[in-house]
Amino acid sequence: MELNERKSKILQVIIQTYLETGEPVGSRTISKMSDLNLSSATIRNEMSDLEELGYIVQPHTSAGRIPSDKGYRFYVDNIMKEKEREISDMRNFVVEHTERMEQVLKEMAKLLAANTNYATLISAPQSHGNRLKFIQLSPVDDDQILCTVVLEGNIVKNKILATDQLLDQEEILKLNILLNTTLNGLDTEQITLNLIARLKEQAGIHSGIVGDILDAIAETINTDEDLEVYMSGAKNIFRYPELSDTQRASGLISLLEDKSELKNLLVDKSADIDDSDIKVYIGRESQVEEMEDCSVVTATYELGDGLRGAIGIVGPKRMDYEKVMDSIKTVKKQLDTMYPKKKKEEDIGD
Amino acid sequence: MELNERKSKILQVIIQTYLETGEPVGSRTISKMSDLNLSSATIRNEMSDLEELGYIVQPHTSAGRIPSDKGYRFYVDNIMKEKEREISDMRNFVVEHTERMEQVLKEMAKLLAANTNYATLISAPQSHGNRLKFIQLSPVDDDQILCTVVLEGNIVKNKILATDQLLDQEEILKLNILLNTTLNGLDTEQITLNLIARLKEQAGIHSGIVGDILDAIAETINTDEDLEVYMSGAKNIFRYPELSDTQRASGLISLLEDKSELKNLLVDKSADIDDSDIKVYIGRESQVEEMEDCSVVTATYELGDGLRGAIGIVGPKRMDYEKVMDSIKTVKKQLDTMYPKKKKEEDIGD
DNA sequence: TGTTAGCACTCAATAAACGGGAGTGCTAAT
DNA sequence: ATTAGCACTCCCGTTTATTGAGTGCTAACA
Repeated sequence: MELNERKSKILQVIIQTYLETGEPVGSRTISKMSDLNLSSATIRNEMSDLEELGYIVQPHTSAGRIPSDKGYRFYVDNIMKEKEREISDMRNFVVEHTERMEQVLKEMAKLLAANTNYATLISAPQSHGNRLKFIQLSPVDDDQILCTVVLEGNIVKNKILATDQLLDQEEILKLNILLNTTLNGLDTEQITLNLIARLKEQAGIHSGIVGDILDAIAETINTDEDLEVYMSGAKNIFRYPELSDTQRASGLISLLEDKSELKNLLVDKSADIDDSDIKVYIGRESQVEEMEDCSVVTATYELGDGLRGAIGIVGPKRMDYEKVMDSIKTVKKQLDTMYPKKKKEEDIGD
Repeated sequence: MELNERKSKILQVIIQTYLETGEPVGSRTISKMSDLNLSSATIRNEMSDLEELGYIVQPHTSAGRIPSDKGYRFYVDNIMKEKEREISDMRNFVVEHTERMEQVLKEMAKLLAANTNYATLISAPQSHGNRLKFIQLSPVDDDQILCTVVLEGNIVKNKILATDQLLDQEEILKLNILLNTTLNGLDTEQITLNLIARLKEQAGIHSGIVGDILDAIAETINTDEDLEVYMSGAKNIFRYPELSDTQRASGLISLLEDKSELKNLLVDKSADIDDSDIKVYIGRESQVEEMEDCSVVTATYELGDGLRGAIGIVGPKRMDYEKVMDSIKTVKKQLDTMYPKKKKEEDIGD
């Protein structure tokens, strides 16, 4: 048995009504609501079929029906209509580059949370290319030097290194030149043990500090470790009774707080992506136990220069998928176009 | 009427029992628990007095008594005994400087939350002196330069600036020297309009970029804006029924998430500090509406070089003050001694 | 005078009983 | 194929009863 027009229509009504009310919806409601002009009895028969097919379930006998994961999935894949949707109060962010970036992302997360009434996560952009652009050593103290590493995409990281030997301006300048000429334009894989050995050899008595610097660089490139994730609107889960009993709420809160688990969800990039690049995980599909009563909508944004980040919205299964997907799309677009891409320069020498 | 020995003892028993159980405690319990060898009737009389004095209250007639804010205050100030307390699993953090610092603080927050079972906040250290140590300009692109600002205390900030004019190595070097000779060792107040005008004049055609750089510096120095606060253990509030009804929990969660409100609490440095530098806010004392059923224990830590941050623990009023205060003290000590202070150098020239 | 035993009273919390209502499945009629 | 009708189920909110912890008060006692 397949879903004919009418069954599909009924399923749609059930889901949409349930999205609004959060209550199981019964045959009589549908009979009145829909423009099908069918009696409740007929609807009941159809609903019985829909249940058999696994699209809806009954929380208990003599209750109305609610959509199953499969039902939601069908809805999201086949029934839902997309609209373009403006996010209220989306001011045109004029953004200064870097540094303030995180501020913008936090803002965006707040905005999304406020507009959708679900919890929102945004991960800071990760460099994709990860090629080294340049390195700058500067003396800080008698025994400390500052190592600034800049990656393709203008990711900047600093690290203060302790030195055992005194380094004067001259020597630092030499080191700078040595490092930059050798390493610029390379990515992690290209910095081999071999290369390191050669570098150290050339550095002579300063081979120790070179080792430290390389560590710092490795640390910078492998930003995966400390991928920042900004969260907003956690309290929204209390809006939905089905999530806000102590047990569930507690689990969700700590999940959102911890973030580390959610990175996978956000970062998970299966190659086969549907055109719009927006993914929906319904219930267990997210593979995260605490979220079996939740749905997650994710999207990735691109910040030009190969910088990629992700947005995720977490809500109850009966979240307003249309609204969420449209909203997330709006924000994605906003971020995507925030910085003009410019693929002209490859890299720069020192 | 004053609190004699016996009343004080009874109050202590009431509070301690209540801390453990979270239930109102009755006269009979006290009679049996305490080593006073008094009948419940006598205790009742005393309790009646204590209530009249405002140290305890009755949630309703025919319930036991629970401590009032005044009662807790008395307990914290006069009855509580401090112990030295090891935090389980406090590994000896060996910390690389800066950058990783935030990692350590997050770790610490987690540790405290896990050990106390309350929510924990730690603010990243703020520079106190805020004097400029040095500035480093580096070319990034044809039209972008990286501005690295280092403050006393090795706080490093980067900002990428767009330039309209091409700057070659030579010119950047000159700017570097100009900026460093003029500005190093100064703090915000010392960078006057006058000085800025002079700088711009000397910069000649590059006066525009100098303006940008000064903005970047100002932004860096006024880190107040984006004071980072790390939070852990929010879910702990669900352990305490008195905090975990939907209303309260929701408010608390969003409070903890927002953090901005809590900055005041953490940063608030009233001059008159008691010896140990640990402060306790009971109920309304925190002045934060959402926390009227909570207590907060705060301490400031010093990271050497004038870097100061704060730790805060948020729990129900019936939190285990002894444990919390001792634990927080342990962490404070750990942080205080993490970096050896070295007040030898004042500042360095370029 | 301080302490204690006893007793009546209060009140939250829990459980049991109840009725209403929404919803279903089935059957028979259209 | 659709619909009206009906019996049945089960959740849910309300009411009622019961229990038990705790109090305040009084009178007796050391």
